[in-house]
Amino acid sequence: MFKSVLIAEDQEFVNISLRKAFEDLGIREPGSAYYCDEALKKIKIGIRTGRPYELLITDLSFEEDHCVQELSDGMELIAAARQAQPDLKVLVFSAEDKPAVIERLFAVLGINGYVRKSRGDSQKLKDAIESIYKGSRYFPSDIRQAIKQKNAYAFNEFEILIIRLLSQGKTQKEIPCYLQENKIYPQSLSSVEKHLNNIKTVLGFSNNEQLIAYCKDMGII
Amino acid sequence: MFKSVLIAEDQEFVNISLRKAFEDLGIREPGSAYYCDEALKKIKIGIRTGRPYELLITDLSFEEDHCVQELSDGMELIAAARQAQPDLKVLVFSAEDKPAVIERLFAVLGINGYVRKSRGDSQKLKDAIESIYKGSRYFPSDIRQAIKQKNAYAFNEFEILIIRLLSQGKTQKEIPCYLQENKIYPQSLSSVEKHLNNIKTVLGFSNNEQLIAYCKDMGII
DNA sequence: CGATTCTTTATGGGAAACCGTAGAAGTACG
DNA sequence: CGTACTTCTACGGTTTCCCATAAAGAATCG
Repeated sequence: MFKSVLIAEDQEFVNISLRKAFEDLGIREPGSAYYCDEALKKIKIGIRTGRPYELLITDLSFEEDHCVQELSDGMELIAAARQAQPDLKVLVFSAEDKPAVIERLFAVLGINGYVRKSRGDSQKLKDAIESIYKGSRYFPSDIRQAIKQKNAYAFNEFEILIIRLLSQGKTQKEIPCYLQENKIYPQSLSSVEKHLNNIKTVLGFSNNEQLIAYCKDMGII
Repeated sequence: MFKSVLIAEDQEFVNISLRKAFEDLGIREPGSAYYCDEALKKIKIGIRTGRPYELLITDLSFEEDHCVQELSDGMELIAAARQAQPDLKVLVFSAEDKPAVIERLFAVLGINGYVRKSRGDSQKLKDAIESIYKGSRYFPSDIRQAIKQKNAYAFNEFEILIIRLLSQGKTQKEIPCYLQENKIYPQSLSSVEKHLNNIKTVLGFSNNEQLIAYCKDMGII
């Protein structure tokens, strides 16, 4: 079993009971951090002192407070941690349920496991740790299914960009200028229109407002 | 101090450590539920057997699973609980940070306290319970401030309705028909336009897409 | 290389949204 | 009752968006 794990979690109740759960699993004195920066620092110290952590278990959202932080959320922490220590295993423990967000964690950040905070999460966490220790990923089938069902349309980068620009207040007409300035292809208004129209047709939406609402719910933007 | 409290929380880690925290406060055997329906049932039993709960501490979001439930989230639970037992004190313990949602909890549901799951939540929870026991509300000033700062514009019911209709795919032009059918005033397209325009001017938004994104982030829709 | 297919771009007509104006209806108050 | 004020409604001109069509350019494949 893992010998040294690090917990990054700002909810005090959860942080404490996670620590206790690990001690019950025979992992003594798991590292614990309430801030992302704090967690990264501990990881770097672990590397430097020749006692690197084997597993990072982290939440995604961390509350902002008076202490200004470099890393503002779990995704940034994971990216920074992996850069510092590429072989570090990462298990995300979060209440997040947006399909697109969870999918990105596996696809882009290459996490080793995801457990949703919910009923029976303590058993799932144990299973996940075991799976990861054995070298396999832990991607619960119910979440995988939810992603498939809900994420009917596979948005590409370009589409996500124009949707994000719209949601930031750019008008459709202004978008071609932005694309030209940033040398992003395609650039024409026609293409922007066509992509938006295609998405709306496939998903059965009748206006941009509905599309924005959908993307917000799914965590796409 | 309270003699009987009920915990409604589906995250196992949190549920267990909440129970432990109450026992440390001298409240023996706090009730505990992992489903909203289960919580309501326990409240009703408490009334019937002459041993009603004094305090309900509940999360807002509950995971859906194979067990089909009548009540799907904490807000519905609170409403139902208050209907069954109007004098029940309610403390919400959630990770929710959308200003509009928290505000509604106090304004519409009349909850007695709100503690956000975050750093130092265990101390805040103790403070909240004490405040509520003494008969005053627990509405942390930092949250109150965040609501004031972020919620620059006070949306009225009519405005929220038309924003919601837009986000559900109704075109601006179709909305007057809907308003007429449901006998909601004002009904004219002009009024719909005028309200939307006013909101966007005040908030400095340039299109409906940006407005929808904002309302989603704030929890207004 | 040519043929096919897909994507990007250009264009224009029609629909919807935007915006200002003006009149009608409702409300508050002396 | 009249005046001032606000809100709602109706209308028209302008802009933006929507959508179909067609041409130009890139990718694939025999």
